[in-house]
Amino acid sequence: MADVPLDLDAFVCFAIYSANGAFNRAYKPALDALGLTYPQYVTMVALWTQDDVTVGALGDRLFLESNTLTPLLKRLESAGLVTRRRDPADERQVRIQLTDAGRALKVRAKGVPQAISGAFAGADPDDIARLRDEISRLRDALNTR
Amino acid sequence: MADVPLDLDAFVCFAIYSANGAFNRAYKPALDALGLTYPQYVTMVALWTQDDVTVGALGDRLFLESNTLTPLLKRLESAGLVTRRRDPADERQVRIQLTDAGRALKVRAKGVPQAISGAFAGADPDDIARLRDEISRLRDALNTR
DNA sequence: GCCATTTATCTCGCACACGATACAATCGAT
DNA sequence: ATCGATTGTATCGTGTGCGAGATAAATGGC
Repeated sequence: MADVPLDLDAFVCFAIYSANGAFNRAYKPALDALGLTYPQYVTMVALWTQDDVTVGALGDRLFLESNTLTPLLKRLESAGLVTRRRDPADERQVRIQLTDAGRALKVRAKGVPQAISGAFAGADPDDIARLRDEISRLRDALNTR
Repeated sequence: MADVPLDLDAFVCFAIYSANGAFNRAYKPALDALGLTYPQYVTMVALWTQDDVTVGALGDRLFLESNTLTPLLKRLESAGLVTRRRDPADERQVRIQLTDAGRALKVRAKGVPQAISGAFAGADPDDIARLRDEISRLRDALNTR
């Protein structure tokens, strides 16, 4: 078997790593207009889908730990987009709820995904969906080791 | 046209974002053994491919700016893996060179990519290469807007 | 009911990542 | 030769991400 050339282009992880940075750069202008960072944006998307969730449940959805989410959620709280309240039934848990401003932001955020539509110009939507699902499966395979 | 469900699973960017975190977690044990973080590892891979490069050239390869690379390279210098020297011919530039220890690490790092081989178990290598190339093309499309 | 264990969240320290900015070296037009 | 513009790198501030450890609430065995 021939030696594998040790070049960055050969690494799936580097393709993912560098594509992640590219997505961040591409989304930045649209997110700046909303006053959100990318992790804050995906957190809001998760909350727009399902409101009134615990920090832990949100972390499961976003693949993030509480030590990352807690400060992020405090910033969203400072921005007036969410509230953080201890669950009276189980005071260990903190429940995250959207404020009116947080719900209202969903409308203004509607155009954010189109910020990168240029990169998909001319591509078959089914191909994009397939690519997305393959990456998600790879992620799940890595996470369940 | 039907409303697109605003769910994280629908976003290619989130698939990439969460897969990136999964790769980091999967590589961490192997990289801890080398005393490297993931960005430090890809920097070393780039240097193993081509040594004696400027900070800017390295950044082009890694899609990183000098404000990220400079402190990272200083840490690699502190670890004794690289040297940073002003180019006498153009003192604006800093040339990065591997030390003997930096070159020697390449051998110990040989097994790192296999740290995640389990996630690819049973997959066609050609399919993996195709996936990698599609992600790279997507990155390039996003970066050239 | 009591106490060890578990669970959910938080705090802290370190390392990215990047925008904004600073600075010195170089280049270029005159 | 000079000086304004450009280039290459570094510094600073903000916001992730996560490991390690702290804390408080809930649970379970007895």
